[in-house]
Amino acid sequence: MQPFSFEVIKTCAQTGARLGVLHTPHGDIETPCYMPVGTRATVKAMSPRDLLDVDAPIILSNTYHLYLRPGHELVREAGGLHSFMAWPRPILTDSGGFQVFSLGDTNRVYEDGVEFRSHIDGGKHLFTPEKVMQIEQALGADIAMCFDECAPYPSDEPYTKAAMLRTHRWAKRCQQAHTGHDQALFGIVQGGMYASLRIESAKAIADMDFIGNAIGGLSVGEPKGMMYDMLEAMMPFMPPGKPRYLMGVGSPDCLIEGVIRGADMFDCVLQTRIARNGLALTHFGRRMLRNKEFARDFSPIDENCACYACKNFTRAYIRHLIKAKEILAAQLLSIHNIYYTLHCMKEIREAIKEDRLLRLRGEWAARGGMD
RNA sequence: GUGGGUAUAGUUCAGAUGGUUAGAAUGCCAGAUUGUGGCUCUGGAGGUCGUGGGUUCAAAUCCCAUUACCCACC
Repeated sequence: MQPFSFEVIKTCAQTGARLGVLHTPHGDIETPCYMPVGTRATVKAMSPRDLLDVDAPIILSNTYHLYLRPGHELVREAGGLHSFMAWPRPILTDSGGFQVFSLGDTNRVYEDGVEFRSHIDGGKHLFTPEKVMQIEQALGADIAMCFDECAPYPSDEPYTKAAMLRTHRWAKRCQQAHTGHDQALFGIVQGGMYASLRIESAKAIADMDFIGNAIGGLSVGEPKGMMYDMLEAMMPFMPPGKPRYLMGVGSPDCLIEGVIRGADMFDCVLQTRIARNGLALTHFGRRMLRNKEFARDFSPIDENCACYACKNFTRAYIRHLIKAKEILAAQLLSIHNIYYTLHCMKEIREAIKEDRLLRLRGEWAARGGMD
């Protein structure tokens, strides 16, 4: 039996949305799905027990960070990421392509790869497609991402095109260097904010026949409308029989807009990052629980939520924890934000099943949940 | 009781020789955050300079008195 397969169970009658299941060695993932981010082999402020409790189907981790610390060979010695971090469900590792460019202050791009300095100790390193494949295979996630170049926003067309073509060549090298069948490799489409490049990139990556295809280089600071335009331009060229992963997205509004345009997988640090700063996502929009208006508010974070934090604690208590800089504030808000986002995805899947995805979007907008 | 010291933002403190609108940190209030350099960044409000006199064109700053607290000695 194939360790990986993707079934499209239903295609939405009104939009480009699809309902599907992605089968992996560590379990099945219903799509569209949201994947919490655990950059350094931990979803910040959440234990695997918390993640199972909110029923996260899959989590992300990061090649760049784990390579620098503790080192991929150490993770291999530990028996791979699943064993090392005690997470039984699927894992996807990002390739580090994004981090090399967003974190490395002195990186240099060559045809062979990228030379960068560690943000931890300043040490010099070289990432090539082959090296990244070696690292990702040592980490042993279910899904590995190709090493790509994410051009910064804004970038001019000539540079964006050069980075895109380099990404295609690197994708080919990743594919050749990637061996074994217990890990799926996904290709990444680039092309910046140029529709013609997006289409060209989608076709090129599709031709390489990866198990799944990702959309990179979006949600990097551009207006949301621009991101949606890019998705609409490229989606007809993204193979319908394979999962489409929109990298780095997103907030609840971007999730439903992405699904409507045909994306199946999403990841985003927003949920856990804003949780650590006292912000909760709710059915009625974002709530800054740090604010004084909640000092004597003894209702739950979100009155319509069934998560552990909402069932047991009040806004007043969580505000107190935030003001006192207690760790539990980040824990409870992370649990809530992840639970809430996973719940949104569940609502989206139900709506696709019942052909009412556009109505769901209208309902979210009406109650303020798209803010 | 005697001698000395301190008193400036909610708090801890900066403010040479007197000179525009008295600063910082922290706290407080509010924003930001989208393939994460975890606990960050940005902005805002907040002070009759212990009190009362005096000198001076001008006093947080110099002089006198007074109050509170701290230290030493009796």
